Amino acid sequence: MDAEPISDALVRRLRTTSGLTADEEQAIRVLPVTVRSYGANQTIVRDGDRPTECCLIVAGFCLRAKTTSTGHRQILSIHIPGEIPDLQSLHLHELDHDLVSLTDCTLGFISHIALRELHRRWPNVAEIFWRDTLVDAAMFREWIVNVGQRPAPSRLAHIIVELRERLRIIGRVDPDGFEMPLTQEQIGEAMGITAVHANRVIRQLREDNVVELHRGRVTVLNEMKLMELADFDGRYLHQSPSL
DNA sequence: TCATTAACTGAGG
DNA sequence: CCTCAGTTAATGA
Repeated sequence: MDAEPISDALVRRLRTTSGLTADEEQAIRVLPVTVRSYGANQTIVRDGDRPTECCLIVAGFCLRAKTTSTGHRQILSIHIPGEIPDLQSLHLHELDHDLVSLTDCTLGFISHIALRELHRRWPNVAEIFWRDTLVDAAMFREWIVNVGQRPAPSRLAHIIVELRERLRIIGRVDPDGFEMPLTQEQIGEAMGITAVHANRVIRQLREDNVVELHRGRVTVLNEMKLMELADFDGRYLHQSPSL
């Protein structure tokens, strides 16, 4: 636990994507955080809730999703350590989707009051968080294009590459692969297809020696093919601070 | 519980 | 006629 201080991944990410001064970094590190643990598949914040705190992922993976009246769930995004998936609740008071744990999770809750105070004292940090939510919106646009316009194998390839590029920032990609702890049912919900068809698509990528998905881990077999299939242009992630 | 696969079906190009 | 994808169902890890 103390090997992984609470705000490490967050600070690392903000430093890489936006740039932080030492003072700003310290201001983030001393935020009062309440740490809670969750099992897999637990709803952290539900559609319609009015949260009074934001949720920082310290360890584990989460997802955001909406469910139709007929019970079909669309996964909207996948979230990794160092991200604050419900930062929007600071300004949009009623949550319009669910935040669910994907794996066992350690989550740090930061009160809206403390965040507002942080923003008042450190205007540049407020701008960085604003930028962060704009990137979040850019990711949603890309997600819409993915689900709406790409063939299923490309959809999966794109999700895989995006997740990898985000995990890279927090140092969670190693030479033999990276974590992607989704069941095939969940992969289907992310791509807008059934689990059976998700299985077909996964098998096709394996048979074509593009990627291997096994027990929540991704192994890239052919980087060229993967990138071509994914139709990936990472500019939308805005991972370098603009000049 | 999750993953795998076959067989069948229909839409649509 | 071919590709994609949903449904159903059986089976394996």
